[in-house]
Parts: sequence; structure tokens; C-alpha cells
Amino acid sequence: MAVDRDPVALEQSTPAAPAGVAPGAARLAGVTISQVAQAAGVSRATVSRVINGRASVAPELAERVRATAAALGYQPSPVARSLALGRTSTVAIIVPDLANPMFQSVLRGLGRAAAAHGHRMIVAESNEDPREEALLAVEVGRHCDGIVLAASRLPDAELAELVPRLGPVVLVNRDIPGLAVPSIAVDYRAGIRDVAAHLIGLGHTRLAYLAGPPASAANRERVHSLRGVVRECRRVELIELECGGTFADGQAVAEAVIHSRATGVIAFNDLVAFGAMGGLHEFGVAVPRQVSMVGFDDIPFARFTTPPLTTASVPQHELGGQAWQRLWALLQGRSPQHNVIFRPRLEVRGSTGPPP
Amino acid sequence: MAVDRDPVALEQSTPAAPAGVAPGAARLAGVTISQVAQAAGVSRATVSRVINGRASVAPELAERVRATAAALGYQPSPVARSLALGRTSTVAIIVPDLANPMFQSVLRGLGRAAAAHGHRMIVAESNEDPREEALLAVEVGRHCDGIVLAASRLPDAELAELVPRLGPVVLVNRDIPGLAVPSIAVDYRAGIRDVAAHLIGLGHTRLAYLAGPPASAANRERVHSLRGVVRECRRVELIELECGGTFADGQAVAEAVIHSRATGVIAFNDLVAFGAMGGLHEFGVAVPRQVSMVGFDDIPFARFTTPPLTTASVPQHELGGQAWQRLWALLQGRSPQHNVIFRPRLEVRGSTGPPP
DNA sequence: CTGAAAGCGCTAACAC
DNA sequence: GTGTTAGCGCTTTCAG
Repeated sequence: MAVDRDPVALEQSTPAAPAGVAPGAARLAGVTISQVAQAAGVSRATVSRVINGRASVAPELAERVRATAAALGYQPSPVARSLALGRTSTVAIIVPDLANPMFQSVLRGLGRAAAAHGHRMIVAESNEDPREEALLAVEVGRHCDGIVLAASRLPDAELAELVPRLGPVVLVNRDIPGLAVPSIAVDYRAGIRDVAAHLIGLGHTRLAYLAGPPASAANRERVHSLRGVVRECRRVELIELECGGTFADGQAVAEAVIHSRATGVIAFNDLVAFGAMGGLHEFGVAVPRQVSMVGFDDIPFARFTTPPLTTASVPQHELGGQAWQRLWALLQGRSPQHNVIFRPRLEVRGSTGPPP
Repeated sequence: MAVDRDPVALEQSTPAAPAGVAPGAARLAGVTISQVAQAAGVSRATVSRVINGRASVAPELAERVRATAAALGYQPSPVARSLALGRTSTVAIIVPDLANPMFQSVLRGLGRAAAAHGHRMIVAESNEDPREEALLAVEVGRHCDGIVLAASRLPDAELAELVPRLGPVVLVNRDIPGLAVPSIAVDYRAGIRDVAAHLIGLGHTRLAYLAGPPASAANRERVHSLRGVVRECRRVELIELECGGTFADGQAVAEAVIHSRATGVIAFNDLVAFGAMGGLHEFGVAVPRQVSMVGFDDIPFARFTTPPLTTASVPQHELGGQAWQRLWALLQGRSPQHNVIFRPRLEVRGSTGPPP
């Protein structure tokens, strides 16, 4: 577990803080609005108005205020502002697993959109733990104006119960029909159906599904959809293999895949698909010649592997952007746009082919 | 550029907020300490003491306060607390590129350590833009108690000038000798030397280096070190190829690699190595039979590619953890531990072999 | 158009 | 032990 790389202690030691500044004080030792007001010979209210470009202040006065503010290097305190205004200009996103590029992309999309609107982004990781997720949501929620719950691992009922206690919230990758909460969803059922159809179209009749984390709603949808497919298509067999959502999970399941004698493998996501491909490779099994592999999400890596991974593409960045739009609407008291469901698009690449 | 997947508008529309709650108010409509105080028939100070487990309050009184607080569902306002206390219990991390798993891991390491100490983490992305980075640092810095600058793209001089205006800060992946700032660095020179030695030991004499982002100090160190190696080792030739830091950069440079007739390729990082491997594959060039490829960082993907990538492993997660320790010390006014430099460890895997 | 004053919710000396 | 009293720094009615 532990990384056994020896840290090399350097000769140079590091003082606690820049010389001449008290350690804790540094952050807050800014000039205050009062100081500016006094220096400019006006009231704090006036300074406030000028700074915020509020109600008309006499141009010359405004100029003087601006000048002294600049001279003093005045920067309004965000905390004080937050308290007075009742908002923090910060949003949070909670993801189950920061190691998953899928969530990273969503996070990135959200972060950029938020930044473009002058908002900060807090990110928290629930480590796939539903309990943790609920606690985090409440805790972190108090620090910001709104929160994005990505791929919540909470059961429907608990999620439905949590949301009202949360303030503005939008769901990504999850949609609870009864709940009046903006959500950005992905049509996993359709996506996985496309994937299965692709494999079946190639002639595969023995399919394996590498199941994701049990708490994942996305996984449940995929399983459900897959079972539907095989029910309709009698000659196709489906083997469900417990797996997980990470590289290691994928790699570990490789042997079971071989054992299953499936020729077409549908992984829960791209990470698993990678891991499995790597594992198969170690066993000398060739992809796609002996086994076809398909992933899900189309994370950036997918197109660069050898062979490039066939996968169902999900607009991850867009998910984050859309989430911001909904949240932003909520924050302004506007009614957010209609919910949206993205339909994954099958990207056929090199990891799939006809069965041997 | 644009993702041309049609969002499917749903029938179901979504109200702005849970019924009966004003949109903006939701976040702040909490019960206040005054209400608790009044309900419990004590002063606000007492409630504060109880909540914070402060100075001895009569046990029975404390219990009563706790009870009413619970009954009212009281939750202290973090913003008000921050204002009164002069700290936010939040730290920030600024990275050049959120898409890079290397930074994601650092971020994750920091996030976990921070969370373990009850701190939130703000994350911001500078998009490899030094100017943006400086602005972000100042802006975001005002919202939190301390900030981690990861792989700063700022020139030494500007960084040295920025840091003092920032409050507690620690540098990751960058070390400015003259500057009294805690830093967690990586010995890129040694790492890249190991990498080169590995290739040379295998018999390669014609090496190509796929250069990273120009603003990256890590890239400069690698180039410098590499040049030193070839100077010492007359029979080895080094071809430097402009590249970048992403998959796409790596893929795009594949043709130039082939053209260079190098047999050993050292990529700026694992991402580039991947991209290049993919590109080479498209051109029918086999790795490692015809060309050996080595990356840097050892991001999680590296061991799962085919062939698994030989790379210089950097303890990314640890970088984040160590950064937190330093920052935490700073926040408490303690003097942080000595600076640290991690020495990368060469992970020899399948992507390198003897020259053809 | 500008200033005075109240308050956002909480903490911390300082008295009692 | 507990309450009183000032703030933390900013915004915003409300007068003038």
C-alpha cells in the first residue's frame, strides 16, 4: 500500500510564513471598506456603491473612491460579502470516484461553466459510499449556493428524502421520475442496447457483461436493458460477471471472462474494459480476434488504446455544462430548462469484430 | 467541436425549488443561534459554547441547549463562523489541466487529506495559462485559508512575486530555490536520467524526446537533464520534437517520430506516450519491436495498456497528501516540515525493448 | 446623491 | 458558569 519512495529531506528549511506577517492573519489582514471610506472621506455605503457599480454616485466622487481603493489595494472580503448577501458564489459537486475520468470530465465541464459566471467550485468525493455521500451533501451544501450530485449512489428513496434538505441541487447521471429536481441523464438503456446490437450484428451469440458497482443506478439500468435484449433474441446468451468500476476490477475479471467462453464482452465502463483488455492480453487472448470488447462512456483514453476501444460515447463535458445551466437558473430563482436525456452514440473502433 | 447529440426534451418540467421554499432563501433559511438561545432560555454565548464544546457549561444546561438545538434542527452557519473566526476551513488547489490524470491524483490526495481534517477543497483550472493562473490564485485565494499551486506554469520571477501576496501556499511539482515556500517536488532530472539510461542500456542510440508544454518547468528540467545525458554519452543522439502534454499531442507527433528514425522515444508524460503509441500503431509501427516508448508519471492507465507502458513512477497521491501536511502546518502557525523531493522510480514494463 | 444605522450569524473578551 | 457587549466586513433600507 504505502509508497516506499524515500522522501529526501532538504537542507533548506521553510519558515512558517512570509516574514513580517502573522501566520493566520495573512489571509484577512486586508484593508477594509471602512479604511477606504475614511481615506476617501466618504461613508462606507458610498464605497460599497462604487465598488459594486451601484446607484449613481457623483462621477468625481466615484473616481476619488476608486483611486483611494486602488491606492490602498483594497479587495472586498468575500466572506463578509457572503454573510451580508446571503450567498457564497460557490457551488459544489459530489462524485463517487474522482479517479474515474468520466466524472473528471463532468467536473471539468461544471468548473468551467461556473468559472465563466464568476463562481468557485468545491469538489468532494464520496468513495462510492452512499452514507458518506448523504453526509457530504448536507455538510458541503451549507458552504455553497447549490450542489451537483453526480451519479448518486443513493437508493431512490433516500435520494428523494435527501434532496429537499439540500437547497438548490441538480442531478447528473441519475433521474428520479417522481422527483421535481432538475436532472441531466443519460439513456443508458438505449446505449447498452446499441452496444449489444452491434455485437449481435457482428455475429456474437455468447455475451458477457462485466457488472459495475452494485450501488450504481447506471449499472442497474444496463443490466436490465441487457436482459431485455437477450429475452427478445433467443439465440443470444448473456453471462453476467460481477466486476466493479475500476481498472483493477476489469483486469481481475479477465480470467472469468475467458472461462465464460463469451466472444463478446460488454464492460460496465471504459475503465473496466481497459483493465479487462489488459488482463486478456496477459493470458494471450487477442482482442478483437478472439474476444470483442466494448466499453461505455468514451473517456478520452478510449480512442488511443490498442486496439482503440469500441464504446458508447457520452458527452461528459456537456453533462457538466448542462448541470451548470440548470443550477444557475435555480440560483437566480428562474425555472430551469426542461430535463434532458442524452442518448449515447456508439463509437465503433478497433476492439470489436466478428467472433472467431 | 460541438457535440451533436440531440438532447431529448422531456415532458416533465421542473419547478424552481421544493414547494413552499423561496428559491434563494432555501440555503440560508436556517435557524440561527439566537433562536436556539431564546428557545433554550439562555444567551447566544452559551449556545455557542455548547456547540463548540467550549468552556465548561453546566452539564444540565448544556444538555438542554443540545436538545433544543436538535429539536430546532439548528446548524451553525459556516459563513458567519468564517467571518467571526477569520478562517474558512477551505483550501484551494490550482492545476494547469484537469484532464491530466497526474493532477487528478494530486487533487485527490489533497482532497482526502483535507477532508480528513474537516476542510473543503476548491479546485480551479488555469488551462495552462500563466496569466490566468496568477489571477486565479489571487482571486480564489481570498476565499480560503490556503492554496496549493500544482505545477505552476509561472516563470520563476513571477511566481516569486506572486507568492507573498497569497497567504499560506505550498508548491507542488515546482521548487524555487530562493523562495521560502514549502514545496513538494519531484526530481525530474534524476527520473529522466533513469529513463534514458534504461533505453541506452537496452542498446538504443537514437533517442527522441517529445517535449511538453513550453511553460512547464518540469519539461525544461527534463530537456536539460536529457541534454546532459547525451553530452556525456557521445554515441547517443537526441532528437527533440515539439509536442505538448495531451493524448492528441502525442498522436499528432507520431509521424514525426517515425521520420526521426529514433528507436527509443521518451515522452513528456504518459498521456503523450499513449497518444504516440496509438499514432505509431496506426502507421503500422510496432511497440516495442520497432520503437521503444517510455512515459512519465505512471498514471493509473499506464500499467493496463497494451503493451503496458514503461514509465517513471511519481507518487501522485502522496504529492497531494504531503502538500496538505505542509499547508496544515502553515494554517496552524507551525513551521512546516522540511521540503521534500520525491525520486521517480523506473517501472519497466512492456513498451520498451532492444532496438530492432 | 450621500450618510447614518441596522443587521447578516457567530465568536470572544470582559464582567457579573 | 453565564450573560453582556463588541465586533468580523460588507450591504442596504431609510432619511436627509
